[in-house]
Amino acid sequence: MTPLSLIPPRTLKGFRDHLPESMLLREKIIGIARRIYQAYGYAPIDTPALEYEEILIGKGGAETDKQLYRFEDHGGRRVGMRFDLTVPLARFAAQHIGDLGTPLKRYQIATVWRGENTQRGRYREFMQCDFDTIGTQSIVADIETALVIHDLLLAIGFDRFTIRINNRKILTGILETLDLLDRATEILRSLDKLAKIGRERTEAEMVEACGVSHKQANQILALSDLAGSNEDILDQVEKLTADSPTGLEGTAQLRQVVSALEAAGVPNSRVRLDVSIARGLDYYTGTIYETFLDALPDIGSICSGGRYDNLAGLYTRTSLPGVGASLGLDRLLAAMEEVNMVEKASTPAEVFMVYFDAERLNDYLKLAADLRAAGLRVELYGEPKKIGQQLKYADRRGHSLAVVAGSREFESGTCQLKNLRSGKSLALSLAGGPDELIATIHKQLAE
RNA sequence: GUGGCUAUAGCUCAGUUGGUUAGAGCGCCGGAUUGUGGUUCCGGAGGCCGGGGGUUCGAGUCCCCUUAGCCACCCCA
Repeated sequence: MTPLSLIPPRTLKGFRDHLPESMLLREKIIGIARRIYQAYGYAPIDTPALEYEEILIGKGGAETDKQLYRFEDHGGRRVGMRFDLTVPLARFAAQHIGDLGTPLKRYQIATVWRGENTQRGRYREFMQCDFDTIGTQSIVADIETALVIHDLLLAIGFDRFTIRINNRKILTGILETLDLLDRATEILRSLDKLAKIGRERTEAEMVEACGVSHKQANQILALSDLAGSNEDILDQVEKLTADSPTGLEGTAQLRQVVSALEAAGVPNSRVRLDVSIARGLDYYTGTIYETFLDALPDIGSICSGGRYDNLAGLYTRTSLPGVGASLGLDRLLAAMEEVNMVEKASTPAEVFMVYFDAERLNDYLKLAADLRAAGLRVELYGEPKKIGQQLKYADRRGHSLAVVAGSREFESGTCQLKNLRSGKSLALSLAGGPDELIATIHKQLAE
């Protein structure tokens, strides 16, 4: 039965399908993130995609309320889809911190939704990989956060990247001395654009949009003029913040983080003090992190975060300070594609098994099962087609090795192991079971 | 949300001032004496020219609407 008119298959604006080739890479990165987070003792949690609307609104400004996907559910409840993982974490902490105790180290890798306009690397459905340490003021958590970012990018395969670090207290201190604290949000927003639009225009915007004087704007922007080694910058910052206890505290914290990172073996080239990064709205109160790929600074920060004084103040009277960061998986993947870090394979199975002799199906199945039992991923071709076609398929899909066996091999109790990269094949005996084959496969994969 | 650009084969794109059966490269499928892929050669399939409406004797080409993508602004928990 053919319908009169077909439904056009299509996806919503900002929502995408993920094909095997890109999905394999996604899952690989997610796996690395899990491994690194767990290596530092962060434990996984998950929260619902849907929350009560009242949980989600109010935390951000009118802008986020506009971007929130919200509707009435079948029971007449006002609900919304989570647009980040921080607000659900806040609610989660308020609800469960009594059971879990502090400090709580958790990570969450999940999809979020924002009804904002799309652009390259910006979608309406995307994935975040958050990790946070909550319930502690200790600077150790700030240091570990940076270490995790560092280890994570390294494990993914990046070599040249820069973690920019700042401390919000420095800026707060300077605004305090200039008596501009009440305009902090607007000023920060302008300051955040510095790298993008340049110093002069930033100054002009500060004067225009925030109503500060040229002199005040210059004093704020003096922070961005600092140059030299991290040590030099810290010394200069200390002078600039000399009149403010808050500013001095921030400077001291920053100094401690930077020296700890060096002691932990993070190369200096990958850590840069950047006292002009402001990171969003007035959410953060201490250390701030932004991570840029040296080859692709334009794509923006791929891993950002910071310290906050009170995560869950909207939901509980328990004060929960913390620090954390988030890897923007989709932006990262876009970057990896751009710098050609994606290896092209659309199969997860390293071993391909040619199904050549239709009479011997059971033998193929048995051999494949033996290999899988040894932890290998094996795809047996589904039809006894011509061997050339099967190898062509294996080649296109990116299998590394092919096991070739026909009546000739079965009769002599052997099989061929063909390396699809080099084209060379080895004849191996199956007389003593699959062990020799398995050992050879492992050896070839290791090369 | 505002503005600009774009939409033609699976992908990247040609397509003259509107004019007959819309092309290329790559990919895909098949073949080159039937047990060995990536190179080469030959052949083949595959297009409501994003969708809808309009102008015209005639629209892939011009106009309007719509959907989607890219860019800028905005914003970025």
